Amino acid sequence: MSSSSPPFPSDSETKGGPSVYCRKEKSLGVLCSNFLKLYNRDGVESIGLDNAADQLGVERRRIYDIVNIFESVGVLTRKAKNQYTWKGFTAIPQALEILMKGGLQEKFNASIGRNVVNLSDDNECREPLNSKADKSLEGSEPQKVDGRKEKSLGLLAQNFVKLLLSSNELISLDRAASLLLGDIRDPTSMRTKVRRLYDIANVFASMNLIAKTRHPDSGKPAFKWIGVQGQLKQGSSAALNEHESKRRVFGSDITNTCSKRYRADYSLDKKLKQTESTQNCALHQNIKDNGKSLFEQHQKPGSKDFEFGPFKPSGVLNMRISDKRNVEQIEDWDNLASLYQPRYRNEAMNDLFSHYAEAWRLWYAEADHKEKTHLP
DNA sequence: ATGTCCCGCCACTGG
DNA sequence: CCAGTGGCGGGACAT
Repeated sequence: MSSSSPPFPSDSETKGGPSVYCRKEKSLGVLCSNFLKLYNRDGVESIGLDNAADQLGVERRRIYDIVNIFESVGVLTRKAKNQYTWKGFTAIPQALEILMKGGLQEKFNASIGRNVVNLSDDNECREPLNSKADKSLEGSEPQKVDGRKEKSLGLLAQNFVKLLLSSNELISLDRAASLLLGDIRDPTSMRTKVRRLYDIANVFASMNLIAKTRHPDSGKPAFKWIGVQGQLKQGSSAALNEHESKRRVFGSDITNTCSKRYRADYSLDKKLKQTESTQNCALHQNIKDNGKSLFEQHQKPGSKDFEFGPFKPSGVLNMRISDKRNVEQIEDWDNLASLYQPRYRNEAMNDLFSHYAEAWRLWYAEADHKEKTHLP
């Protein structure tokens, strides 16, 4: 098979030593960035998995990981076998809205045939896979057998997002894992779940949807939702990167069609890092503009380590926060929240959601208020 | 030692 | 049966 080729070719970064295997270079996060560079641009609408794997020089299996996670937030939608449609970051807000609505009523039934909440909106979109979807597991059947779908990366990613969106504080992967696991205290399950969360967190982080920090107290790594602002700001992160490293279309590898190339040279990485930080600065600035300081009030006094503006539930992204419509929206969400009692398997999840739904509502309302009084 | 998480085996699935 | 998918966890790298 083709897999006979070396996992990591020769060296090219610093022709000094024998191919230094760097785990980082192989991370899902990097792959995600590369994927974005490759497809997150004008003119791209269809993505073939084979092509992707080939272009990115990774195993097909990895593409599935990326694609599933992307799909979980609407950046991609599956068109057909081997074929995905690129939606871009602009599709995220709406996807999140749908996600959160579904999140409140929660879970299996509501959705389609695929393992994740159907994010394809009614917005003129064609949704082929939606049709024959609801064959089974409708009603209250939590879908017993094996629960393969229940464990899919995509669903997990969505639930992780819900957690982050519903919470205004840092969440460690351990905590997320146990929350998402429910009663299952099995350490093995925990380990596995956490592994998956690492995967997800890495790509979300690389998409700038979430950020990793340290928990003020425990000092343990934890994640926080940053929001979509950063992406929408100028189209997308990749677009931003491109801004700086325009002349060379991302490395000498991506563009060349040699099927089995793994090189991810450092110069390239450097460039990426560089643009990344630039991007983060912009993001920060942007967030500060929008979020003002109100977020700080919701942070522990000691957590100056990190301050992000409040995320704005989807719709808001497209309209001024001070827009009248927002209020309606808030009420709408409120209704949703009370209408659909969160029905998570485990109480922890249940409680958490009730709690956060409320917190969120307040926060949101306050943000709206603050914004008004702040703006001239 | 503990935290991350890459890698690819192999069970499922849809056709 | 086959090709496409993708759960899962061993164990290699990072800290």
